[in-house]
Amino acid sequence: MSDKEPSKVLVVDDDPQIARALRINLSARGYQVVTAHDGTAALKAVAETRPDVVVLDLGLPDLDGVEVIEGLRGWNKVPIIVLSARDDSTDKVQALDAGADDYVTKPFGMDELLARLRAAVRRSGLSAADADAQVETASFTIDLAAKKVRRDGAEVHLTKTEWRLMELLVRNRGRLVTQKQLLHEVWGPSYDTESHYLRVYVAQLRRKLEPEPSRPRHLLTEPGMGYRFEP
Amino acid sequence: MSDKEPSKVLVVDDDPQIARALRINLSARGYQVVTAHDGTAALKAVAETRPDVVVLDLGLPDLDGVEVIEGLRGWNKVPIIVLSARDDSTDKVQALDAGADDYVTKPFGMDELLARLRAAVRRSGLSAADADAQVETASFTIDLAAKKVRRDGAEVHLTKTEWRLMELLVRNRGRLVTQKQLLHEVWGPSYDTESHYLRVYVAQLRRKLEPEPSRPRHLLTEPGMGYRFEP
DNA sequence: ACCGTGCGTCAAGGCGGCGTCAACAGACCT
DNA sequence: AGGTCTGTTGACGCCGCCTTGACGCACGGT
Repeated sequence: MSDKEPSKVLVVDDDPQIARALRINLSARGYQVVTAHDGTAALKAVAETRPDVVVLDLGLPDLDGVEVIEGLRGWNKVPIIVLSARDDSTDKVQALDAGADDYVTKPFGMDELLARLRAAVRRSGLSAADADAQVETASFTIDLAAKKVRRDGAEVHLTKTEWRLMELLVRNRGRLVTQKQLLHEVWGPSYDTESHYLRVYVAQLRRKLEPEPSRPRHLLTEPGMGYRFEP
Repeated sequence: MSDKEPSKVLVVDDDPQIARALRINLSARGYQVVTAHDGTAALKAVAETRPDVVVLDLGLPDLDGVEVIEGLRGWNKVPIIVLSARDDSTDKVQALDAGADDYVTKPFGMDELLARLRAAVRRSGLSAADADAQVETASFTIDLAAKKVRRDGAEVHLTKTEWRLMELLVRNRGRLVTQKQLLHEVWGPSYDTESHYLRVYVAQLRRKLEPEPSRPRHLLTEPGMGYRFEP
């Protein structure tokens, strides 16, 4: 996965008590917290800080809750979790139909709110998190998601075993990967000593990808230990 | 937008009273309703009918609710709204962390449930319906929204299974899609190894769409791994 | 110098996966 | 009931990939 960074939460609440409680609890769970105390500040804060999720208390001093939601949804699709003291059904329906993702009534359990937060982040995360894996070298590029390798614009075909080996090396780029580890992951636990396989397949990869296969610049041998991929 | 068709809802509840009430209310709102009365039937029903959203009552006779959620999340990302009589915080957290999208406690207002349903469908809709529902190749065009394929102006009919396979490949255009992934999404989680299906159906698609079926230019095989659609 | 070890290269099978054809059962329509 | 369409399953030939062996080479130790 790509994101080790903590999720950023925008907490919108005019009650300093609740805002403070949320900040403490969320920070303790590793979230990065930004706060806003009214609707206009909330809209501004979203534009500026780009949070991963918004916790929005209804009953703000300046704007109606639904207005805030609509103001956000006009241009942004960040998940919104609404907090409200009112358990009225119409309020919920209005907020949800305006574009809120969830609606929690006060008093609420912090555990529950955190779980709903995780759910919201998880949902929005998996759609966006795909686009990472693209590794480049001087002579070829590797797309881990598409399982494609291009060299001088033309696509190079790798077989299943070639790809498994290549992927393992690329995912550990810059680091040495031992023979045992490579054999283990590509061929299985019972091939730990068949280092001949490695020689054959590394040679094939070099022949397909290195500009000068006999003088490898990216798929390097560490004699007696293993192999290393250098971007 | 894409969906004029009604959303399909799978209602999972062992209490015939509630199941009936939900069916009536949802049908009245224009939803297409499918029901299952226990967990195993629910898992099967998802694989077969491909609902747009699942309403899952906890406390089923055969499986624990969390088991059902995990069984689904293993291979499918359809939104799940949990219904439960228990207002316990730990239950909510467990269900949400297992992969549920929302949690509603009984007794619930039908208006609220409907609003939460709309919210769930809306969310999953915008990530899936990524605007460009029209994909072209040199020899045929695919309209994902209209579920139609045209070749040389004339429309080509695809069967249900053919279409599911094609759609999955097209939505991942350019990327390699694993055999397991294809079998999972098209035939269901228990067909992991039936790669023969893939060969038969890919062959049919090629026969219908490729100018030279024995020399495919768009539906490409990656031996040992899977298939890839290249526009 | 000699030998051993580890690495790189090449080529020759064996076999598993793939494509294809075809038969069959069940669903659906008329 | 009859017919068509679809999904499932089996048989079979073929190609390509994995495996395996042989050999040359570089390096270091004795």
